[in-house]
Amino acid sequence: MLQVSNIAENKEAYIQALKKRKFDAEEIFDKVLSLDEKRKSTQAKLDDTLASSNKLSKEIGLLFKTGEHQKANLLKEKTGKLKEDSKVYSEELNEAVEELQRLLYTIPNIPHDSVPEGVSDEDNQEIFRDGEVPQLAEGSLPHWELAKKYDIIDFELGNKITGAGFPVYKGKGARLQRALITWFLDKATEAGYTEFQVPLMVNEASGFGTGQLPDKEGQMYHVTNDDLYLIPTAEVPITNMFRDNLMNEKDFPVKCTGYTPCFRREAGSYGAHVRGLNRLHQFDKVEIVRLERADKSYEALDDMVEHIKDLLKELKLPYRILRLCGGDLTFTSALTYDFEVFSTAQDRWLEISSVSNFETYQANRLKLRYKDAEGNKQLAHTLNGSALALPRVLAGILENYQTENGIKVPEVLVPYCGFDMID
RNA sequence: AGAGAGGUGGCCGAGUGGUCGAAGGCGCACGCCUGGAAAGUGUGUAUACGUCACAAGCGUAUCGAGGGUUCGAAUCCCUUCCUCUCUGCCA
Repeated sequence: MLQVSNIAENKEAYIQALKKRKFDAEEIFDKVLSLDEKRKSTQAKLDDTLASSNKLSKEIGLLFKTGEHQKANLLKEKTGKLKEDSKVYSEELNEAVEELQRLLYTIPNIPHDSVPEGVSDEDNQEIFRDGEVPQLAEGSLPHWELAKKYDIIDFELGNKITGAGFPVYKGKGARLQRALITWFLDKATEAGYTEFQVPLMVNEASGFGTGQLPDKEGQMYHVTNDDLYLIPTAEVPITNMFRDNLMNEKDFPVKCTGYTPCFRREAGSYGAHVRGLNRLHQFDKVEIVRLERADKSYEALDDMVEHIKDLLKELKLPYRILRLCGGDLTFTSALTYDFEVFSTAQDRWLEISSVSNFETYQANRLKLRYKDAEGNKQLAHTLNGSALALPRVLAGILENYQTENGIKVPEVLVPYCGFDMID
């Protein structure tokens, strides 16, 4: 959520920047600013009224003490009008505040200067590419065929016990999955991230804190009986651990990691893009989350990108990094890099990580602030990234590592799996 | 799930209708004392909003959250969340 004071100060620049998202902010900014004026003036009126009322109450109290009941009763009558007024003002104030909040929720984050113009994933900028695309033998298979052939993932079984998009991993498939999770966590720990195990369901306040609510309400599974949401990513519980925190400058950087299953309704998705592991309702992911001082967050973002590059390099997967264009940027992000692994057998790129800097956008909702060296309170910057999302990494491994004799296990994972071949 | 108790400032803890944003203690910060330190001692030590220069000062709100009663609520009433104890159930 943007800060009103920032909107007031940078109105024109923000309007221009939001054009990269094809978001026309002019009108809504005007509304925000005038609502904020209304909020302030109403607050002033309310405060004045309450001040008079408080003063009278004190006088009445004193009069009762000294036994001057008649005078006291006279004053009492005067408070009636003040009470009515304050009720009216306080309702006005609440309305203004709520309306303002509602408006602010509809404005996405300001894209970073480096974010390219564009409307769709076609316009994303490739900024880096590495890794060799393997030469696969004739008749190489996509991962869903391989999964069947080697009996390591059972999609049908998932359909039976839950529904589409909830696969069952079996035998070496399950083991490989677990190996990846453990390896990712170990790598994150080595890089200085503290591991967390967090709840898989969150309350409404947490959904609002990181921006899934109200924007992506329909994308989360909602447990209506208890009004809880299944997490779409570990970002939500991990970042919300710091909600309503006033931190100290020296507490930074805060680096957290965690493995969780992620649940997404993926309403409206269909077709070839959802084949096999490409898009699931439940999948596993290791997430890295950072809280940073305002002046350090882009350095941190680069550091996270390097961390993920390192993972892919060690897994020896061919990948590229995209800088997302304005149109493809998620609502809350200022700058996002997507990592994509090339699936040789499917002949397409699969997104396996998304690393973003949210600057103060989440922190403002979370009320996550810190005291800087001068003792001034500032909003922290929040960042997160997948390191990594399992299913498509798994898909990439299965497809790129297939041989006539079976699927080779990437070297770094062999100690974690306890086998070097799926056959 | 049932019965009971309780949620107060960074922490502990007093406060059951009237200058209570809240005693006292601990912690913390700064000063004094000391050769240095400890002890001792003095002062200070919440957040948000409004006014304003994102100063001081002033005003308003906040004693889990939300409503209500009252001229006046940390204190009374209702709703709700959470914690603890006992009982029950259960991985």
